[in-house]
Formats: sequence, structure tokens, C-alpha cells
Amino acid sequence: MPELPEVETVMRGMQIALQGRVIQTAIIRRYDLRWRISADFSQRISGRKVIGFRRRGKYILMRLAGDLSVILHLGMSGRIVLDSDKTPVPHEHVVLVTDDGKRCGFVDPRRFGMIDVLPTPMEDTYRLLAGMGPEPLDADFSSATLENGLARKNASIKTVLLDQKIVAGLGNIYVCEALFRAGIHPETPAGTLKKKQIRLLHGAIQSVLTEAIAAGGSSLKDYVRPEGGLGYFQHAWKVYARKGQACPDCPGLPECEGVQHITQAGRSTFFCPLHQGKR
DNA sequence: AATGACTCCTGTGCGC
DNA sequence: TGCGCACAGGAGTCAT
Repeated sequence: MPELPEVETVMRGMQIALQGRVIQTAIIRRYDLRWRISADFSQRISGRKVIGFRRRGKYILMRLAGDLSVILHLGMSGRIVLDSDKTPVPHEHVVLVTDDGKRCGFVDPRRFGMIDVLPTPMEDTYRLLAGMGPEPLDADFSSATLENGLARKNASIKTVLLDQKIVAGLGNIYVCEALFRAGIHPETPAGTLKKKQIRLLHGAIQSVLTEAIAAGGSSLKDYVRPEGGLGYFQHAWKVYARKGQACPDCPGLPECEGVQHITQAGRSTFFCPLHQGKR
């Protein structure tokens, strides 16, 4: 489900609801998520005040007093339900109960998500975060940084951008949309892109993510904002899930065949062959 | 080192 | 209406 803009939206929602509160307890209904939740999870975080939040790629980090952090990944189908009901919604595996009597539920039907606790100073060396690529919206993420990540890669640019070691936080939707904005064919070998194309791609990644965050992310199936509302960036998609529809950048061009769908590394890719060039 | 296949799991939507 | 199958926003692990 969630890519960087959705995760950012979820984190902001959690921040509003949880920051400054004290975790009373964590109710764990299922331990067997992507990785088994540690048996002492609730015991370790109980009684601690929530003092801050951070996002790294598609991971949410919730900082607690006493140098402890909760790390959370939503997987494909995870979502956060704030002020969740006492009668659990289906697949609500973890509930954080705070000192104001409110409840923050982690719902994840497919159980591809995870939640764990670690010392805050160890965040960046945590095994799932170590080796993660640059944050695309950080000030130091430059076109040169991106160029460096793509250099000497023969794999397609689509596949390479999905690799979290190259750029953190991109997923299938925003990669398709960024490549469209940059006018780059998804099958282009990453290492063959010209400087100018990489500059366009760098700008496209930043613009599409920034706009999507402003829209509260994209709501397709599972994704709802923590407060229950929908994101609306899905209305701004130009190619994703638009197979057969007219390309928004080739209005009326007879040679345009519209948005095409191909499969790359087992994932759906949507693009306009005319607007995004031939290989 | 780099790449792609496989895997985890459930829900949904489609064709028949 | 019901059934079976393909597919879904992720990503670690393993084999090549």
C-alpha cells in the first residue's frame, strides 16, 4: 500500500494524536507479523512519553522518553486507526493505549508490516534501515546523488528506482508517475540515462512526492488517513492504473496509443510510449 | 556485485 | 449467485 507520501501522512496523523502522551500499554492480538513482535514489546514501551516522530523511507519511527524508539512499517496493507474502538476492527493486531484513554490501532490484513522497539541511538544502524538510500526530499538529495546511484546499473530505471538502497520511499505508483513526468521510458537501463534526463527525473521525484504529501497521499483500496479521511492524490495520477486511457501529455496526437501496461520484475508498469520515448 | 525469482498473507474483482 | 484465479501500493532472502 503505502509509499512515502502515505507514510508521511500517517506519521503526521500519529504525531498529532500521540505526541506528549504517555503510552499506558500495548495490546497485542497477533505477534506474527512480517517479523514476530518481541514478547517484551509492551513491557518495554509502557509508561514512556511520546516525544517525537521521524520518517525514514517507508518506516515510521516514534521516539519515546528514555532513548527508546518504536519502528513501524505498514507493508502492503497496513494502516493506522486513531481513536480505535474497544471492539477491534478485523486485523487490528496492535493497539497503543495512551494516558488520555485514546487508542491507536495498527491494522494490517496481509501482515506484511512490522513493529519493533529499539534504542533511539541505534536507529540508523537498525538492520532494516542500515544501507537505505537517501531521502528524496532532504536538502542534500541532489541530481548528482541520484546520478551516483544509477551509475553502472544495467537494470531498468523502473526497477532500480524501486530499490530502497538507491532512493528511499519510492514505490510502484510514484516511480511510474515520476518517470512519466520526466519523460523517461521505464525500460531504459538506469546507467545509460543522460545528465539532463537525471536532472529531470530528480525534479520529477521531488515534485510528485511533494504534491502527493500535500494531497494527503493516494487512497486506492486499503489506504485511509489515520483520522479516517481519504487522500486524494489518486486523482492526479497521469499513468498509474490508467491502462488504455489517453495520455494527458499527448492530447489529440494520432500517433499516441494511450497509456500502456507492461510487467517489469513482476510489478505493473504504466507509461506512455510516445511521451516517454522509444528505447 | 548485481539481478531476478520467490516468498510471506489476505482481500478483491473479474471471467466464466 | 458462486467459484477459481490473477493480482495488489513491499521488501527481505536466496539462487544465479
